[in-house]
Amino acid sequence: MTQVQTRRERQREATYDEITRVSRELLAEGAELSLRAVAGRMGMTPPALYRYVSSYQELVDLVAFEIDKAATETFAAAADRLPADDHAGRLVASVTEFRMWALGNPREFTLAFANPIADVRCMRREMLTISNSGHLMTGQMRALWEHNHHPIPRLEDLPPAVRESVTDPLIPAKVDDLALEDRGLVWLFQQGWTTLYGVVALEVFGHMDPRIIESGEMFVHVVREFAPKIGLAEDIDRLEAMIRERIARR
Amino acid sequence: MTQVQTRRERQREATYDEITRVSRELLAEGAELSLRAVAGRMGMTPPALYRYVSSYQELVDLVAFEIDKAATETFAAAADRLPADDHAGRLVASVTEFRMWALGNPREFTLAFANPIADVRCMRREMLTISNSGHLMTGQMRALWEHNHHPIPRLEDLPPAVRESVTDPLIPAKVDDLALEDRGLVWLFQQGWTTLYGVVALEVFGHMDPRIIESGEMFVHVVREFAPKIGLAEDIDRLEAMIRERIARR
DNA sequence: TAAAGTATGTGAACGGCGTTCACCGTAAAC
DNA sequence: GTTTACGGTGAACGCCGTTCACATACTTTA
Repeated sequence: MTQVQTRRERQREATYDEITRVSRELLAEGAELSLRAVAGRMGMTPPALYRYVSSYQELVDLVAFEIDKAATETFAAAADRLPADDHAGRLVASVTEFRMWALGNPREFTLAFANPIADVRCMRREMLTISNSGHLMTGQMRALWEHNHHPIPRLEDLPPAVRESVTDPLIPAKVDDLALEDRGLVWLFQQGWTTLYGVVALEVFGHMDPRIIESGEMFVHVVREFAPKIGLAEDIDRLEAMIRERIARR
Repeated sequence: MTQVQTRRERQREATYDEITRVSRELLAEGAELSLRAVAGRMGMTPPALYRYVSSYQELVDLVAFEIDKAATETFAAAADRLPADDHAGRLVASVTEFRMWALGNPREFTLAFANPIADVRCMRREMLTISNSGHLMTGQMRALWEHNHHPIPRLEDLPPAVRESVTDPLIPAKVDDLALEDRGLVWLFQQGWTTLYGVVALEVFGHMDPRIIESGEMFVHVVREFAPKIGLAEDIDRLEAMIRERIARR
């Protein structure tokens, strides 16, 4: 079943890999992401790239997806430095790593997480649905809940739109095998993602006092505020220490 | 004291006004903001614009500032539809208007509120410091506090970086005449702005379940969660009704 | 094995972009 | 009334995304 790939298909996939690799190189070097620059570095002429992407926007989407994927690996690695049963620590480690990554790679963050989705009907939506970072964090929040069974909102108490959203999710979440009555957890995740996103985006864009960005106090505050909602009230001081240690490492 | 302006200075300011006016026209029409387009619509050649802005980025900054200013007027107008002594209502009205404006004008929102500030040493920082929307909302939060005197964090309890930030603010806040021991209010404002920004940015960029965006449930949730911190626990149901009424008007 | 077909790349071109520079009239300043 | 500085032009440069006709090399099929 492995070698159904023809030679051409393999070559094509290799080219796609090179496209995303080169694109990320350019971004990392502080250069602009452009079709011409990517083609040039690949030893191609610009029109050749159109055999792989149908427009510049599609290149951006492709790269954004790969950035999310690659970044998620570092988020996961941060968690894996902790014991497998320290679910709270693992979640906090990933979330903190997300913040540090975003601050250290603002262009990549903007591309993958602050790119307006023009039309709801484009492939972006589908890609979002299988977002890697989303899967990682929902998974970690779920693992934590299955361990400590903190209270979650009941489905009946949720507003109709929210209930629909959690029973039939479109946004990244690996919850197909999560019992329907436990879907309140997804609402909790969405809340957490919203606050996390707020502080990180504000920091990345610099629309916040530089001294607060530098110290990470708003990030710490946001995590502390959210912790009780997922049953981490007791553990919070240890978790804060973890966060501060990571921030100090810059 | 009024007519110290020479003829040339008046002409120059009129040109600046036309630049921002035309720029906002272009944005409103869904066109791209570009030096050439602005110049063209003004009946100028592109190089002429360089007598007024030294680069494209500076044009963007200029327009971003004007957008903030114009949008703030609509936020203020929403508040002014309520009695002068309904400080809670006025704040919520402005905040809700901000959310609706952002969703209705995503390009303008992105320009003014999601534009990365490259160098800390450019004029962007100063412009941010006098941000109109920031002034409006800090003013409203302060008026509310002076009326209900909800608890605020004590200066001694704040982390050092936060204490510095609130005693010597760089980010938009009209607090020069706010007693030093009451500056904990500024930290509260920063918290509120962070959560507000998170939900709105996430909605504007579409990185959230469309049904939740449409219904505004996450926005309502965020406001409800924040309300108790500024002494609005009792008033919250009325405020939520206000929000929902505004959302329903689309 | 030869022909047909398809996937992949090229070169030239178009229009648009930000930006620079030499140049020029005209309005203000002395 | 001369000088000076301001505001504007036209041409050009080097980027950009995108298109199209064309060539080449690989696969598939007869």
